[in-house]
Amino acid sequence: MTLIKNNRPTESELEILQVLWQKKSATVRDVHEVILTTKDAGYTTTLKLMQIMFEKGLVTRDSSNKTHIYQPAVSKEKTQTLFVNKMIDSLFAGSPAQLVMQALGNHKASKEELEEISNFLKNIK
Amino acid sequence: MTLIKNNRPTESELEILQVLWQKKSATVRDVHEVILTTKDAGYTTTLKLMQIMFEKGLVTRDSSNKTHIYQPAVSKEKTQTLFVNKMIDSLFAGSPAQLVMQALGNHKASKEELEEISNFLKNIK
DNA sequence: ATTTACATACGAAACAAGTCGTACTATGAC
DNA sequence: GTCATAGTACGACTTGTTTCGTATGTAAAT
Repeated sequence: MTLIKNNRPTESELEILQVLWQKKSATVRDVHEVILTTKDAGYTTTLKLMQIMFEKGLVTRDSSNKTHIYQPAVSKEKTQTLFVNKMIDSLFAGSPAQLVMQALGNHKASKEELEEISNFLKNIK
Repeated sequence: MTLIKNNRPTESELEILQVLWQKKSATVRDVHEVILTTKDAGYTTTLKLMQIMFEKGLVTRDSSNKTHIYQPAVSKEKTQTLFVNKMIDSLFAGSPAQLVMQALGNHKASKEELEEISNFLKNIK
């Protein structure tokens, strides 16, 4: 029986995943360049992180060439769900509605967004 | 000039805060008993965590008696906001609406909850 | 007064995340 | 061929979190 580990990505891993989700496919340098716009970090730091993510199965890579090409191995949606669930559980007493209202209350979304959510609500009702 | 640190509570600290938010005021033992229903941990582990939280300013305590009495020093709402913002930023491209729809889509909230959210929406529109 | 029970304090180990230096390798320019 | 460049691999350090053992204090019960 293989033990399924809870592979919740860490903070830095999320940053990298974001780049990969957006670009679909990227080298360490590609990712690193994006990371640099947000924070300071050495190239080998990003490299190491991505190597670890590969070991964890968070990304795949094509290593047939010298410069490896990485792709996300976990979907954005699944990952979002993972974190949202965790958060509902640990901060909103299991109630998604509470989370929703917190998010809406604190963020003054645009008219369009509110409209979008209204429609969404009508649909699932 | 004093540097204000970003005091985001850790995972274990959140568990403890949850108990304190609910009970308003509690001893280490009170908290520990609740923690035990969820996971295994030694008493001194909970004690140590709460001592650290005291040093960090996450809780206050009345130590005039042998058995100290703890209270939360950060509000549930502020903490929720902290985490929700973080999450919107790091997983939903800055869009609260996306988070909201994720949360609603994956959780089939009850009719009452949906109604509540609808009303909430009307109000802020 | 001893023992028992239950508190706090605190050091140290175990673990995880992030960071970077350094070694090594492949490739293209000269 | 030699050199510069750009890549991977990996060990080791740092910092933060979680865990728990052990020392110690205090009060109530016998």
